[in-house]
Amino acid sequence: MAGNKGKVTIFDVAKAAGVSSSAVSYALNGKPGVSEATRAKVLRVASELGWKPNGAAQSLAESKTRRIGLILGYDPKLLSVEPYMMGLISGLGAELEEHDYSMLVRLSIGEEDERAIIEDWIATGNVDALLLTNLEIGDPRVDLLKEHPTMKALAIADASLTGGLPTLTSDDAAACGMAVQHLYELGHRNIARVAGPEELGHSYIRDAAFSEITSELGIKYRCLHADYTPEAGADATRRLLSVSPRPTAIIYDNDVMALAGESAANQLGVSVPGDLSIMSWDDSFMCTAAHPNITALNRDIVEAGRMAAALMLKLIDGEEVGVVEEPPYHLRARESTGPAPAEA
Amino acid sequence: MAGNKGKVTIFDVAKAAGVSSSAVSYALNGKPGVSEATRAKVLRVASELGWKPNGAAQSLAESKTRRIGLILGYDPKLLSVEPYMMGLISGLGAELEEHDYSMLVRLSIGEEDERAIIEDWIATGNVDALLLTNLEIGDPRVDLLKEHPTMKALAIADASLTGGLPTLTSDDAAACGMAVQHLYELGHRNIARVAGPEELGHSYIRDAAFSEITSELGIKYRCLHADYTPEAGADATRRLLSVSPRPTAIIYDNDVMALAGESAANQLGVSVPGDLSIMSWDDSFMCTAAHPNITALNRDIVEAGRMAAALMLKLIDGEEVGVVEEPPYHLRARESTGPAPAEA
DNA sequence: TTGTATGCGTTATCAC
DNA sequence: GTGATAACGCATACAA
Repeated sequence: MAGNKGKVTIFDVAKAAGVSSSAVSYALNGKPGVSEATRAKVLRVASELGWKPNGAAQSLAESKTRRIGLILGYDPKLLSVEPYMMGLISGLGAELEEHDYSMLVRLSIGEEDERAIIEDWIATGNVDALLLTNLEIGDPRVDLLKEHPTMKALAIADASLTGGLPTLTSDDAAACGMAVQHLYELGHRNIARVAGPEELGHSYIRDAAFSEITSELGIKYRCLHADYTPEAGADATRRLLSVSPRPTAIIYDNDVMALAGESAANQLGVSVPGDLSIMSWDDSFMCTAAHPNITALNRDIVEAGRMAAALMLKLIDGEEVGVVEEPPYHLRARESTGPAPAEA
Repeated sequence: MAGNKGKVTIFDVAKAAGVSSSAVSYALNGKPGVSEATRAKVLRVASELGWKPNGAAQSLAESKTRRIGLILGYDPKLLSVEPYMMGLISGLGAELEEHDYSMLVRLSIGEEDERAIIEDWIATGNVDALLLTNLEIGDPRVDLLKEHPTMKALAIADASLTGGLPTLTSDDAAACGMAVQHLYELGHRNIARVAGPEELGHSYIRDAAFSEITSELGIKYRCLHADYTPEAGADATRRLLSVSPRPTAIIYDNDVMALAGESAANQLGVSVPGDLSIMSWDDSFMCTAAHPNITALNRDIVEAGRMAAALMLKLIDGEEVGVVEEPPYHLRARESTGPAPAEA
């Protein structure tokens, strides 16, 4: 309410309400030192004038921005291809909205860039906390943040990668076990996997888990590393299917590659699940939109985002946060996995 | 370089460099009023101390946040399903990084919420400009922003919907023409469309264009409105295929519904493109990852994001921005469209 | 070229 | 319960 051009300040509200500026501040922030009558009046006047505290001034006075930082790895193609990040943002945002917080988002082109952004936030104080995703092994960002404990940070990664930083972790090893078990029970003894980039921390964790589980069960296991894109997923699939004896099942590290892999198999005349079983990781909409539907390890990414936001808010409140577990994976068995073919 | 706990300010830098605070400010901001020697020294000392201007203080002094606001419609499911928004973010971010700007992102649950967020930004001054997407017909946000010209805003929408606000528009009507023309040349005379929500502005634009073009060509045309999700896309497809004579081609307003529609057709024993041609809008990775590949109207969403960011920066600089056109659509013909079947 | 002083809009401390 | 006033950290007009 107001065609205000010159911005309205706390003094305007104070004058209009016939009180002092501190009374306005107290009234607005629910602090004692002001009567109920004046509080009500102040709030009414403030709303009439469409006044809210200026963000910059408030941040400066409180040393608090009410923002958390999020860095998106800049590969525009992959970013829009892979639903994970947007799911995370949905969860983060939903939780943050309830606490009057916002996300400050920046893009990083490479690892160097990402380090620069973190340093920028440390120096400028433009965020109260930040989220670290897609950790690599021995990730320099971890060291950087440990050198600057002033900057609250939460890592989403396996706890073995985060060097003691507050961490939201998922039990990927357990998920690997569920996947292999599912295929083993269907009679598969020659399994392949199309993994994410080798340098990523969670690729590494899964690599280790798969190797161990398959060797325990005496299953043949082969793994190709790709980059999460459909092209790479299709390519890896073709390579896996070109060797003899070819695997009877392929597990993909994300849905995008699984979808592309399924198409690639189709094009080669390899029928799913008759000749080849397919499983995927994450279980986004693609798994159910595909034909045949793709069996997947389902994870609640939005909920993980909510948890991550809640943990960062705890950090900002000065509470201790150690290692917290995401909701567990669930195996969703669908059409793309079936009994292993008689003989390859 | 510094295990600094108490934050370092411009005065610390000034003292360490043996100059005054204003010299530091001038030096850092590349302004005249300081010798090259002192400038160099100041910069060196600042870098040694890891100092950058505090963001809140800078914003307060300059009345400039170096942030643009982005509101994500909060349907976590749809948000992570639909690659459009992330593509836009990629483009926005890429351009903003080059100008030392960031995105402030919030989630809105409904239209009321989104209005509240805009009002919040107007009152708090937490962003220098904001982006309006997914406009509806007679969208109240447009009026709100016209009442508050202080808040720079850019709308991504058909110019007919933005009431004179600065606008980045795309020629969806032309795209509709290309789509129909492509199918017409393949012999299709009974076309259906699975559109986005009826209340969305660009659904409306496309509705009108399709109706006009098909009636001009004397083609049978039917349209069902869905909500962009795979479930709705599959459902609409089944309904369209259940009437006789059934359409020989379906155009989908986004890739997600097209992918789900293709699967639904498969499950019904309707072969693509033998019995049914399928086309999609946007042309994300799903179109090439699907089998058969999906013919699509390709648009460069990332580039649109870059353009949007550049336009907002112009607005912030006080320049006028009218209606600007996105890069044009291109038809990518693929496997999912073929000659119309002889008789339905 | 350099240093000093004031404003930016809040919050919070302190007298009243 | 209320009203001046000092931070908060920077930019900048102004004086030296």
